[in-house]
Amino acid sequence: MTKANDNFFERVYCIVRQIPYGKVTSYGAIAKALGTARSARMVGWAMNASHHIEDVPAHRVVNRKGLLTGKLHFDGTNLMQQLLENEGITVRDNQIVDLELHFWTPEIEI
DNA sequence: AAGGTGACCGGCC
DNA sequence: TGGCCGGCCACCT
Repeated sequence: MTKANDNFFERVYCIVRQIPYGKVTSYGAIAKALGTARSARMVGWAMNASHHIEDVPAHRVVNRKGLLTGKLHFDGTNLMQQLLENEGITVRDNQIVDLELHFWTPEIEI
């Protein structure tokens, strides 16, 4: 919150906010779109900070396996899954079914 | 300034 | 698919 620390984060938020309804993406895809394909971990870190952001649908961001890794970071237990299912995405055991079917590549829009 | 950490990814078995 | 290991980059203390 100092001043320019949002630079990288905002970049991630910008991508995530562009995720269309009923679509999901992976950390790696976002990192790649940012140009730092190997900093997928950073994307996750940015998402961690996204908790206090409003327009960041972090529930649409999963790892490349389609696993809802960050669901524990959400409100409690199944909130993330509920949100995804609410958007027409089939989720089973914290994992997205037909990931490629709902997958969305940010670099395409960017 | 240095070390530790992380909602990851890719490769290998 | 799942588990283990190494790498990678930015943030935090």
